[in-house]
Parts: sequence; structure tokens; C-alpha cells
Amino acid sequence: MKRKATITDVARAAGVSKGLVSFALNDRPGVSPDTRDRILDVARELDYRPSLSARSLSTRTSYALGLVIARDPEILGADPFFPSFIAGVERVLSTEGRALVLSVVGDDAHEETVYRTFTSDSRVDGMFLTDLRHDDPRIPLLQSLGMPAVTLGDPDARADAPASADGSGRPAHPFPSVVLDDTPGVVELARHLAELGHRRIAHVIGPRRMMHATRRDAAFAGTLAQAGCPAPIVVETDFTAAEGAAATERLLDLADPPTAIVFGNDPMAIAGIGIAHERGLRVPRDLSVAGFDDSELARYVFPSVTSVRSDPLVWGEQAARTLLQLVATGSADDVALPPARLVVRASTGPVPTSTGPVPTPSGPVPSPSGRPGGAH
Amino acid sequence: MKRKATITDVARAAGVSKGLVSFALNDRPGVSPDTRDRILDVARELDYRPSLSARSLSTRTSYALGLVIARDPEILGADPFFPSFIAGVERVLSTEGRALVLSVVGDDAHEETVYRTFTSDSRVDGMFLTDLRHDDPRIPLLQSLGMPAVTLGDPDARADAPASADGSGRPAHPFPSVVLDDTPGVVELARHLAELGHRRIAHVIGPRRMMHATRRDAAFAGTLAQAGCPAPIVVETDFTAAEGAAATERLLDLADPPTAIVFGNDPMAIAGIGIAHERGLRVPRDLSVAGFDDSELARYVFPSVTSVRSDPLVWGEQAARTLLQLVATGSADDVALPPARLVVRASTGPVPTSTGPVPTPSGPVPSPSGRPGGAH
DNA sequence: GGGGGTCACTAAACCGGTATAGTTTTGACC
DNA sequence: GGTCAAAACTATACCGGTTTAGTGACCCCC
Repeated sequence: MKRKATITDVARAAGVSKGLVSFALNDRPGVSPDTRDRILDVARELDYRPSLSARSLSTRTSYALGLVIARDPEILGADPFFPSFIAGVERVLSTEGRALVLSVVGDDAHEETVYRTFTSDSRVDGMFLTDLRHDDPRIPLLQSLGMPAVTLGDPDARADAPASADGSGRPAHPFPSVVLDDTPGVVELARHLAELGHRRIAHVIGPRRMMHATRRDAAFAGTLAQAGCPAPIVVETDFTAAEGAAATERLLDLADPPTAIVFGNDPMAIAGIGIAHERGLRVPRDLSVAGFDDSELARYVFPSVTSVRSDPLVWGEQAARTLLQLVATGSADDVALPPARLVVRASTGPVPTSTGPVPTPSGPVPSPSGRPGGAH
Repeated sequence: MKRKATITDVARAAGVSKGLVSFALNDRPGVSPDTRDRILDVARELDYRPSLSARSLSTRTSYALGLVIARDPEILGADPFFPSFIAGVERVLSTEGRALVLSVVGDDAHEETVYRTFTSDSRVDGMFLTDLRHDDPRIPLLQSLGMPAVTLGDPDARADAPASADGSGRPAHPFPSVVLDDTPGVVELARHLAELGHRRIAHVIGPRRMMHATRRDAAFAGTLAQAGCPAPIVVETDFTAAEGAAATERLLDLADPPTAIVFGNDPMAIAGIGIAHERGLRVPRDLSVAGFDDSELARYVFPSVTSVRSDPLVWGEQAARTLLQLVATGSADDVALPPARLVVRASTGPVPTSTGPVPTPSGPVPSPSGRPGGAH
């Protein structure tokens, strides 16, 4: 196993200085065409690969992007969002010679230190901000650290922009965002349930401090109100199947239990269906259930789960592209992806006519059919 | 925002040479106690953090470990193994100031280039080898690249060790392994089904080229044979819920369908239950189903899924520790973790007495009960 | 034919650490 | 008090790139 070729080897072999090799390899002017070709030939012949660490030291860039996931490891395993998102990110990064540096943290205190460490170690050139929170402390943190970032979704515009030098009317968030608006899907879902005749509806959401939880809650409740429905019963969970199951138990124990339950992700919805079945209820005859994210499994459980498709893979790809551009050029535009849409499957159906589990269909709504449901 | 302090700043402020600062910070002999203290004080005061890239360049070490996942992004989202494994790895790395560099690749050709790139870029100091394959090409590859690695499970010992300098009787695999033996769990599962009276049993396994698939297949079939059962029907899949569902369809379409189906992971098992329910079969009355890995969701679907618990989180922790030791000292011992055990839940029950779905219980086996199943 | 400008290229500084050779200080011992 | 070795510390080379200042060579043009 012989030593790797360095830029000095290439320079010597090509009979030029190493500075010129650097110029030729980085496509910079000041190298005559035939010299450039000769250098590139020699480099290829020696199988020269520039040293990342040397380059990093010189240029103060790491050629890596960072993702810090602040969720309990257990949840991480159950929720398919992050694996898909990461796969999307990777799909872009791998073609660009960049790497993804990952960190999974349990608590907030540790989270901050990871952001600080990644920055002070120059371990990454930019970071993805997922699971955006209200008044997210990570935004001023990264801003003060001078670390570029891309947010998934719009952060809440804060009026008190701390040191906003220009008095322009620009939005208060300092980082470009990649938005995949889930409101249309949520609105469609609310209308869908209202049209099926549901009135007593529960919404089992994720942690309230996460923006998407409250945003979806607002969109859902707002649409129901428009449709003349009473406000939904809202239950906050941590996104685990366990809490989804527990929430379902509590809801079904109510004196006047809901006829439809909407869950913040698919694992919770699947767990909810499990609870219903265990109690002898049939879905959707006695209880309608819907999930969120449209994971693969949602299509294959029985009954297949009505869900809102959010496409984390595409989200990851676009977030990676935007962050790469931000890092390279210093600025990047906000991007809006096609919004999430409702996917109706077999787990939602017309409201039961009486309070007891009676199998009488109540309206013209088609009875739920086969598994591979199409978009609404 | 002022510039980060460098080692030179610390040296100047402490009135010593930077070499001595380096010695003091790395706990090396040759520094008097009070000088060392003074240097450390100054470093703390200046909030000095050594530059990773500079250190990497000097030491030819990247302070990062790599994981290449060669699975389709879709599968990655559904299968909870990797997220949990990664979380376990992270739990160890984060306390050691190391980072995890991740890559997700679809096809084998790309996989090899990633291993080569990570190596030639010195992007990582060592790598995790998961989803071990028969005659795994990654082993000679990493060996020839001189990249340390840890394997999850024992690779198959190859007689033709290429350049085995010493004629010792050591096993042929050059890398330490972290083994979580799943055989006991599989054996227990086979016995469990045999005791319940099942004879026509199907085994829906993962890709044959992966060692764990064939190893489990062998253990399962062998135990059944010992128990006097006929050989199971084996169906190979890619681990997706989609193929799990398709396999279930095919099996149930057989003239003489199996009375129990064992799946290679939980998502497939859950999809299989979905298919059964869709056909009007009841689990476990008409069909017993078992999964693998014991993911969170397995506890919360209905019926809760009998599975084999493999504890990917612990696996990740131990793999990280072993790899860190290997990288630091040049060698590490093989580690055996507590083996995977069977977790009996509600999805497995006594074999139906007749071929038709008749609700007669057939034996003294307790009827499947509540969700939170305990270990067998 | 000498001044001025551009182009191709070289030499050397620099990034921020580690490692090594060399120099001074300390201390033990006779 | 002189000798010698160990301990403490400095100076500097080095890792492998990028970048800047500087040097010829060449051309243009009055």
C-alpha cells in the first residue's frame, strides 16, 4: 500500500509549482490551456485526491453539513420521517462530495452544546433546522454563531428582530426556509371528515412547542369551524406510538367519545387503530382514523390509513440543495415545495348513525374500498 | 464576533511556546505541574478550542466514524432498525467528541465508491459494517484500503485469507465483530409455533445475500425439523412492507396455505396481518404471525405482534465503543451481546383445528390477551 | 527602444495544530 | 564545586492544501 499522492507529487511530476496545480485543479484563470491539461492528466494518472483536512485548514470549510435531531431515540425508530428526510439529503450530498454529519440528542441542554461544538470545531459548513419550535432558540443561537442554516418550514416572524440593521420589510427570519406546506392536506382532511358527517372529532397532535403541531391544529380547527363543526378535542403527545395508544384509550373512555380521531403521525394512527380493534370497535364503521406523513406502512395495515402525504424525501433533497447554495454563495432563496395533500384510504368512513356500533351506512359516501388509495 | 483563539494565542498569553501548550493540552509528560495548570487556565479563559482540521491534518485522523447504509430510501423509512442503531452509536460518540458521518446508497456500485471516497478523503477513521453479506466484498475492500472497521455479526470465515502473514489459527475475518446472536430467539420462535401445533409454516425472509437472512432461515428450519415439523415455505423479500404484503398474498393463495407466517421484520409482519384481516381471516385464530426486531409499533398494533427482540440501540452503543477502541489502540476484541429473545404477544396462537376459519379453540394454550407482552 | 500592461508561472507565507531535535534549567551525587 | 542525566522548555519542521507577492517573458504602441 503506497502513500497517497499529494499536490507536491503532482507538481513535481508535471514540472510545475504546487500553486499552479492548485490553480489548475480549481479552474482558476492564469493557467495556460495546455499546461492545465498536462496537470490534470498527471493528477489523474497519479490518482491524486486532494486532502480534505488540508483543504479544510486552508479554506476554513469542512465540506460537510450537519443535522441535529432532538428526539428520543425510541421515537426516532418509530417515526419514518427522519430516515426518509436523511435519504433525500444524502441523495444530493453524495453527488457533491459532501458528507452529512449526524447527531441525535435527547435533551435541549445537550442540543445546544452540539450546535456549539459543531460550530467551534468547524465540523460542518451549515446545518438543517428541523422540527422548528416557537421562538426557536436555535435560530438566534446559530445566528450568533455565524453558522449558515436552512429551516424546514417558516419560523415564526418575531417582531423584535434583535439587531436588524436594515429597516426593510423583509421577514424576520435570517435563514432561507424550505417549506412544504401541510395546511392544504390538513384542510382537506378536516373537510373530508366533516363531509362524512363527523362532529365529535379528536386531534392527537405532537408536542405543542413544535410549530407544525400548533399550525396543523389551527388549520384543522379552523376548517372544522368553517364547516360548522364544534372544536376538536386536542390531545398533545410526544409522537410515540405509546402515547398515541394512550391518547386513544382516554378519548374512547370519554362519556361522549369522538367518532373520528386524527393523529399527528402514522405510527400513532396505527396504534390508535390497534386500541380500537382491541375494544371491539371496527374502523371505520365505528371510528374513523387518520394519520400523517403517509408512510409506507400506512398503505399496508388493515384498514389502510387515510393520511396526509408530506414527502420527506423530496424535502430532504431540496433542503440539501438550498443549504449547499447558501454555503457556496452566501445567500439562497426560500423554496416552496408542492404542498401536502390528503390521501384517502380505508380508515375513514361515514359517521356512525347511532352511538352504538350499528352497521347502517348513513349517506351517499362510498364505502371504503381496497388498500392502495389514490390522492384525493 | 471576534476570531477564535488559536494555540498561538494561548501560548503567547501563557508566555510559553505553542509546542508546550500542545503537550499540556494532550496530557503528555514533560510539562511541570504549575506550568500545565497555568496553560489550562489560560486556555479556558480564552475559550480555546483546538481546530479539528488542523489537528486532522497533523495527525491524519478525522475524529469521525462512518456508516454506509445500502438500502433503498423507502425501506430505510419503514424499518426501525437503523434509526435505533444510529441513536445508540450517537449516544457513545457524542460524549467522545466524535461525529458520525452517514451515507445512504441505493446500489452496490455507488456503495463501493463511497467507501473509497471516505477513505481517500480521510473523512472517517473507521467504519461500521452492517447488513453483512455472504463473502462480503466490503471486507477485502476495506482491508485493502487499510480502513479499520467493526462488523455487526460474524462474517463468514473464508479459507483463502489473501495475505495472511501469520499462519495462526485465528478466524479469517480481519475486523472485530460485535455479535448479537439472533439464533436463540429464532429457535424459541420455531419451538413456540411447533408447540402451538403449527406444521405448515412460512418464513418470509430478507434478501438472501444478507447473512442474517440465511442464518435465521437455517436456525428456523433446523429447529422445526428437530420438532418434527416439515420444512417451512421460504419466501425472499427486500424487507419492505410492500413485499411482505405481496408474499402474504401469495402464501394465502396456496392450495394448502400456511397456518403461521414468520416475517423478517416487524413492518412486514404488520403488513401481513393487514392482508389477513383484509381477507377476513383473524389473527391468531385463523393465522399466526410473528415479526422480528420488536419495534415499538409491534406492541401497539392489533393484535400485538409476537417478535424477536434484537435491541439495535445497545448494538449501536457497543459497536461504537468497539470501533473507537480499535481506532485508538489498533485492536479490539470481539464482543458478544446478550442474544435476541422471543417476545410472545397476541399474534401467535394455536393452530386452527380445521382448514376453514372455525372459532373452536383447540387446546390448553391461553387465549391471546393484552398488549404489553413480556419476554418469553 | 524604452515604458507599460497582461499573461504564465514560481516562491513563499499561511492555516493551526503535532512532533522532533536541540537548548537551558534543575537536581542528585560524589 | 564539578559532572552528568533527567526534566522543562523552545525553535522549527511538517502535514497538504490555498493564496499572495513577485518575476520573467511577451506583446503593443508611440
